[in-house]
Amino acid sequence: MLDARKKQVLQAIVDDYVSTSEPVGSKSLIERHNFSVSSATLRNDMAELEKMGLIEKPHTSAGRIPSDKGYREYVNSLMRMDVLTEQDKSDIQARISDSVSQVTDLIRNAADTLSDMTGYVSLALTPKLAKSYLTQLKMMMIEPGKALVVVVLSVGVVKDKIVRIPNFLTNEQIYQISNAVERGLCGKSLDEITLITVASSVKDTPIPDSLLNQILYEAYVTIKQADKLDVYLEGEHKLLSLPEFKELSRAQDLLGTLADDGMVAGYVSELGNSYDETKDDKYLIRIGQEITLEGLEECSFITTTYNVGGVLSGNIGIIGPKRMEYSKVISQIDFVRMTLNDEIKKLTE
Amino acid sequence: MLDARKKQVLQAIVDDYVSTSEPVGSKSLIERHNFSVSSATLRNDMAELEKMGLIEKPHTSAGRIPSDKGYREYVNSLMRMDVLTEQDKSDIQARISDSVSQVTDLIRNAADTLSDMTGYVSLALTPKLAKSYLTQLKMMMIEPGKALVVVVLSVGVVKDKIVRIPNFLTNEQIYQISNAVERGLCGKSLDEITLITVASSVKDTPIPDSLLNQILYEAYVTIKQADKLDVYLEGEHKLLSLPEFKELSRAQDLLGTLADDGMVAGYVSELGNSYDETKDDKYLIRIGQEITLEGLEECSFITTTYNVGGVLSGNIGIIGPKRMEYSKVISQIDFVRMTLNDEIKKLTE
DNA sequence: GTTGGCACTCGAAGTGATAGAGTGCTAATT
DNA sequence: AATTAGCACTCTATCACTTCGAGTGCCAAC
Repeated sequence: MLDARKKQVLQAIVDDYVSTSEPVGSKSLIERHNFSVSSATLRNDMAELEKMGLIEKPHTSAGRIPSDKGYREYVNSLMRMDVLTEQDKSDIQARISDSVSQVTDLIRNAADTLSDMTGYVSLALTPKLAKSYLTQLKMMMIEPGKALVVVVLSVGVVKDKIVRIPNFLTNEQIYQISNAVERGLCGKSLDEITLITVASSVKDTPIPDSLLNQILYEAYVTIKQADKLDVYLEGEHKLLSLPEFKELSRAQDLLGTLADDGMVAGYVSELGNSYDETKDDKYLIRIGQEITLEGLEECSFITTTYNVGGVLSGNIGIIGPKRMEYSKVISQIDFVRMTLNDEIKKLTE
Repeated sequence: MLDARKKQVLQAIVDDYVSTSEPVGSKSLIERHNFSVSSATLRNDMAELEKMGLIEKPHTSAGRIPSDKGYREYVNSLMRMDVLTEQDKSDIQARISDSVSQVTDLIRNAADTLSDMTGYVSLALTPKLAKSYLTQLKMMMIEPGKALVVVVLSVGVVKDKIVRIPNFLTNEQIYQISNAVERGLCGKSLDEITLITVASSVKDTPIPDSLLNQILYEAYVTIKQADKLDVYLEGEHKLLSLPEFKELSRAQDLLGTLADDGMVAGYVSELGNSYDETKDDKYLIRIGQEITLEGLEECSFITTTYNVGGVLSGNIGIIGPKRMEYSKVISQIDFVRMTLNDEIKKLTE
């Protein structure tokens, strides 16, 4: 494995490359760090690190840059954790709790804060609601032929939709249907609710089936639309100022991919399944080629989860260059996550 | 003023520059168009057009490019309108009406379509709701201390919010308050609703003022938040492939400005006030320096309005380079606008 | 295992030289 | 008076060429 000095060398290379974005050579390594050996020795070490696939040369006569594997090694065992200043902490706190009236405001604030602090792209996914259960369902007539369906879920999420109903349904009938459906579905999780459970919830109302079909279908759709994952991406343009994207075509690929919210959301929620529960692994770090989205080969993902109402969790994180101050960013994400969790708790209980 | 040939020359210059993005010279002008005069004559004409400020030279020995004033002249009186193919029309139609369940889906679809067709950035603003009036207001208890407020406006817009209420308020009391507020405010426009009108709506209920204050305030906030303008921007990354933004710094400025949704929304809704009602001016075109947003000096705005429920109007349009196929884009926007209006009508009535 | 030394490599940056597209002006032509 | 041909001039883009410097690998010596 890596002896102590090689570790130091790799660490120094990553640190230097992160801060300068220039390939780092043996000589400048000596200059910037207090190695007690000569540059020739470092050259030997670097040759070995290269053989191990941890660093690489952009071309023959250049310095070295970390490979994906090198970053991985760095992240897993070399970096030192960063500590946020009290000032930073109170700034984050203040920004997240600024003028919120809903959980989504908090999530959005958290993502905005993260993007501004790191200078990278932040992303946030609303929680998967499949496990939340229905607490209330109200239908009310707006005008003949139109009704409003309001669905309230266990974690305080509300969804509404205006739906068409048969013209001749009366206020009273709507009220009956509404109550019946609510009684039938209350306490069921979104997972469990299907067209069949919806239909069976009204089987002993005196309203003819022919009238019910349409409205039950609409109720079902309204409930199901609550399950949609929303994704929020912020700060895409900040990536343009990074040297890795000075070639327009790279930047284009990247922003093109990020523009497809759905794709990013899908990827991140997929990722969500890889959290290793056993070692309470709070972060998921994906580096370079480990990311299977096109155009993100030069990027790293760092995501974590936040909690809503105990049972539900959403994702929040950042997308930045591989060449990232991992320790700083992680500590920022960590604090944002904690603050977000606290604030959500405050808001919902 | 401009004699006929000078008009042709200006038109040809704009057309050529739009399609090639290269300064156009007298010789290539002759080659590409059927002028019955020599290049020397065109040179004289071009010198005059330049004196009039309609075209300009990037440097001494280059061809000419249209100035903002030149584009303006072109747009106002030179360009020929484009006609969409039936294919295009039915594509647009299909995309806009694809899987919609709400007005906002339509608006979003319309903006997405516009961006994809033009290859530029599209933007859409939800209508200003200030003139819409309240048709229903329901409050319902979710659990002790928490209630759901649902506001329905005349055009079928629904807003909801979970609010805190005093713990000991009963279901029955909420119901009374809800009804009283609804009775008091129904039919009032958002403009007219203030904390005072909200408060006076409940003056003859038997519930003590001290309990009412908080919940009335929350109701008021819920109503007012319905008035927020939402802006939707799509396709920012597409601008990166345009030659005018091959210098990264320009692209950065542009995307940086566009990232501030609020700023763009503010600008567009300001613009909205300049539609000239007298000549049923359906489009608003702003070219280059006419735009007062930073970083958009090389861009043009084309916006138009769409209609919701007869009285309300929102904005939709595109942001592209000054060097834009105006006639094509305008005819696309025109058709999108018409289709959007139709579909909204279908959906809401 | 470490070090100094050296030949070698390769990209970045600078320097002319050249070609080409364009202009403005003048004098001749219609 | 408008148009045209011709010509000298200007400016950029590009290509080949050179130089410079940071970095490497390797070898012989410590």
